[in-house]
Amino acid sequence: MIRRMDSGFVVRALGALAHESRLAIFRALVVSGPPGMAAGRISSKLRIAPSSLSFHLKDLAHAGLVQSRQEGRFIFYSANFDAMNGLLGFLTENCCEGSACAPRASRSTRHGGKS
Amino acid sequence: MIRRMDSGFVVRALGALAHESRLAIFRALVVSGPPGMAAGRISSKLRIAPSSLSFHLKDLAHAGLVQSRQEGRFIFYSANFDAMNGLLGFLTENCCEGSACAPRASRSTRHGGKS
DNA sequence: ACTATATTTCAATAATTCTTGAAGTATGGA
DNA sequence: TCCATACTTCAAGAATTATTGAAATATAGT
Repeated sequence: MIRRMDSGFVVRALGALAHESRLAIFRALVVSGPPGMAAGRISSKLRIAPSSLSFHLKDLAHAGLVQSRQEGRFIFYSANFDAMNGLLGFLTENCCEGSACAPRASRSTRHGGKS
Repeated sequence: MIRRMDSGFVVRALGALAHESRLAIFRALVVSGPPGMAAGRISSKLRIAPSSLSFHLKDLAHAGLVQSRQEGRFIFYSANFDAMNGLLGFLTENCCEGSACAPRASRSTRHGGKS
């Protein structure tokens, strides 16, 4: 499911990560790998009130950065590595081509239309 | 001058980029390279009201993602590639280590299937 | 000094996001 | 069924962020 990298998705994903709690949640999910972590465990581990956590997880999920699966009474959340990879690719290509950022990669002179 | 990559900076930088106008501004500055662009030119090019633009540029500057220099009556803004590089490095290292994300070494040399 | 240009700051408002207790939904076990 | 656990949604206020006209600041040229 290769997600088209329009600026709408990028803005949403950046916004989702642009919050102390959500960045911490995402980092914890990255560390926990594909199996992910149950919501309750994230809540106790990061000391975030359940309802706040739910709010933030919903935001991350809506941005496409995390996904969930139910397992018994638990809901496991896990990082969407493809989405993060896509975001990083976009930032590298679109926000880093002018100078030292990219190691001498595409010097694309074509910037047709806004996405 | 190497900036410490604490989550405070990261959250601020992500937040600065997490807005349609600011992302567009930053992308334009990246394309314009080290010389950057005068505020008025950004304003007319992106159709952003001067006072709004000022507000957003201040946010980007405060996040360390852009810098300004005065040249006569004009104020030129330019992207801070080091900061962007640092942000990308943080994201790659801290938010992508669990699975398929970037192979670190060859990141950004080529990304198949952009928009 | 005066005028025009370039940009920022102010101020008031509008819009969005965050937080959390309480109530609601869902699952599993006795 | 009843109860406990796991998690989400609701609601309403608090906090933050965004927008923009008008006023202010700064530089350049005359």
